[in-house]
Parts: sequence; structure tokens; C-alpha cells
Amino acid sequence: MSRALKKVNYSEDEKQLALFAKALAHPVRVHILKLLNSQSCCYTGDLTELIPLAQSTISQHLKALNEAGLIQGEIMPPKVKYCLNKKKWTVAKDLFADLFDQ
Amino acid sequence: MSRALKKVNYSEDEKQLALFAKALAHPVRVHILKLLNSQSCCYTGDLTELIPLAQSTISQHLKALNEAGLIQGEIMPPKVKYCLNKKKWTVAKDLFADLFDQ
DNA sequence: TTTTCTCATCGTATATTTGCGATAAACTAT
DNA sequence: ATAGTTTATCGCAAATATACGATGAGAAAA
Repeated sequence: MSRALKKVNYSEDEKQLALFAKALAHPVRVHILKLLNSQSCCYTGDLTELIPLAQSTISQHLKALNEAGLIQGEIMPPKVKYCLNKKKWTVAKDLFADLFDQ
Repeated sequence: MSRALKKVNYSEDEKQLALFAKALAHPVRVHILKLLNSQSCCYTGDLTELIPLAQSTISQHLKALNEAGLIQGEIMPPKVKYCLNKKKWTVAKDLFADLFDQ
């Protein structure tokens, strides 16, 4: 209960990095990102064929990646095309690289 | 319940990266790693002075980082000195760099 | 209009994470 | 032995994450 009262102040970078890390904290999301990175873009339908999880589950993972800003969806009725968000991708890359620097 | 039955096979790299990411998925753990990275090593006591969280909570976060292999503790009675695990640190660095390549 | 296709969201069950205080464990020093 | 110091673990409560099937929303095609 004191948990909600505990407001520790971290830097913006630390918070952003933690959010990116959280998005990467499940193998299937890493897998999806690798797929998107290798073949530019993807439809959800393609993913449900490649990954043995329920369509709703994959949609949830895509939502998580989207909310973290790592991917973005483009509506192409009746499908939705997902691509990496190159800008955020670079931000994430730099944050992780900074962390691991020496 | 079918959740436990669903055993999707991811690559070792994907699983390892997800585990590292999970360890980085909380701002306080990112913060701790930055501290350890900047000042070589740290005692838990130092951290409890720098971070406004209960000692038990910090100990739990250290345990998480330790189990992910990112840090290692050296017993120096009555204290424990924590340092980065350089080897694993490099592994993690490379995995993240690979993911974000191009 | 109705059907079909694709994807998102809802509702639910279970597991995991996060925080705390209290207590245990390990070692020193008295 | 006893007391003090430091860190780890336990037990709890609340929040989040993960999976599923069922259902909803939106556009295209019949």
C-alpha cells in the first residue's frame, strides 16, 4: 500500500530505457521485432501463421510493442500492416548502447 | 490454463535477450546498473542511501540482476560487494546491438 | 443488406512482479 | 556467549502480465 506512495525519481532516460526493456522482456516480442526488422513489414495474419499463439494473444503483444513506440501500424483494409518505428528504434538502440558503454 | 501447455520454441538468443531485457525492465534496476558501471562496485548499504526504497526491496532487485547474470556479489563480511559481471555484460551488449543492427 | 475477412478488445483465470515490515542468517567484535 | 552490523529471505497485499475464447468493429465483396 505504501507502494503507491513511493515516488522515486529516476531520470527520463532510465524510465524510457526501462519501458523499452519491458517491451523486449518476452521472447515472442523479441521474435516479432526480429521478423519486422528482417522483412520490413508484416501483417498480423502473417504472424499468426508463424507463431503458434492465439490471434488475440499476438494482438496483445503487438499492442505492447506499439505502446512502447517500437512499432507502428498502418491500416490497409481489411488488414493492418505493422512496421518498425525507425525513429524510436534508433532512440532505443542508442539508450541501450549508452548503458552498455564501457 | 492452456497457458502452461503452450510451449512455443524460441531461439536461445531470443530467450536470453528477453531475460536480460526483463532484468532491465524496471527503472531502479537500470539505475543500479548505471551506478555499478560508473563506480566499479558498490555495497548494498551504499545503495540504500542513494535510493529511497526499503533495504529488502533493494536486495530483491539485486537478486534479480544477479539471477540475470548482470552483476555478481563478493562476500566481504559483514558486507557484500556487488560488481558488474563483465562477461555477461558483454554478452548482453552484443545481443542488444545485434537486435538493433541496421 | 448481408456476408466475409481481418484485427482489436473484453472477460476471465493464473502467474509474476513489486513493495513493505519482520525476521533469519552470517560474520565481527566485545 | 552476547551484542552489533549487514544482507537475504519470508509472508503478505496489490498491481501487472500472459494466455485463451468469445465478441466487437470496420471495410470490402456478394
